[in-house]
Amino acid sequence: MKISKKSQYGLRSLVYLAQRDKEFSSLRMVSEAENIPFDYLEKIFSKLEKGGLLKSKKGSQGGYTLSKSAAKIKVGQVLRILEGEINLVDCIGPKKCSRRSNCLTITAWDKIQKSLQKTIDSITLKSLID
Amino acid sequence: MKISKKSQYGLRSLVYLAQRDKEFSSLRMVSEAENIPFDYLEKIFSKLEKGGLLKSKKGSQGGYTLSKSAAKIKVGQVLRILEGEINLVDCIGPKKCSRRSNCLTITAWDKIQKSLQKTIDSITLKSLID
DNA sequence: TTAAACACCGACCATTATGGTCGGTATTAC
DNA sequence: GTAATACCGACCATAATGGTCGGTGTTTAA
Repeated sequence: MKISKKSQYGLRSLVYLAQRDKEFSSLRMVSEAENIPFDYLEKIFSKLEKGGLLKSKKGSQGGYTLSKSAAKIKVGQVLRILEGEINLVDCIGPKKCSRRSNCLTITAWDKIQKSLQKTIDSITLKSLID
Repeated sequence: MKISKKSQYGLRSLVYLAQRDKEFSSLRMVSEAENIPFDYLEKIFSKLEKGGLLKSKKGSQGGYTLSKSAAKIKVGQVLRILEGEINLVDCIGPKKCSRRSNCLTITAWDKIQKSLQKTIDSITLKSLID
């Protein structure tokens, strides 16, 4: 029931980039500005890029920038990319649970899960920098 | 971003007890009925008792039962007892964060946290067994 | 009064996830 | 050609999780 440092670092970085609009920032810059371990940030950005939120430019003067407007990026996407598909509980989602049919707790987890999804998808990067 | 097995086991057990109203069920019974490792369940019940949700009776024919009506027990309480105070992110809550003043992500975590709290406190044990 | 059924407790342990580091390669601008 | 960068896989220490074990004290019922 925690949000990992990975996600915290990730969101912080994205906010940083959102504030710099479409200009490219190097890992080094973000890492120093946001005080995030360089090597770790690299892994995070790699995920975010594969997830479609970042665009990169290689070589000297290269770096990263948002792949789309901050208004179109939702915290939910960030979390899903970094944490993986969010299933608060195994019985929800792909993994079936044998007791599922007569398990009364699923109702609860399901409500919580749905509410959480709704919340995280209601927050855009843009709303954070305003 | 997961709900621990501890909490899942905990809630399942509480629902089980809620269905048996005020009668005492032994660890053995709950453990077998709900298919939860006996020794582990013991630790969970111990926490729930200290947390004020369970009442116990020692000795033969002893066991556990809810300490108050199922309508008064909320999923939020269960989670807080088993997971500890829920702070999605360290910067919220007691631990101060040096960059807090100029960190734009706190807004997001705070919203998510508040929404989560609200949701889990809106679900009672009773609502689950109906 | 004894034995069984139970709650209660602290210590231990294996596995996994997390957060982080390292060494090296490929690419680009100057 | 050199410096600055992205990119990648392997490695690793620490902590959290889920679970087990051995033993103690209490109560009931035979």
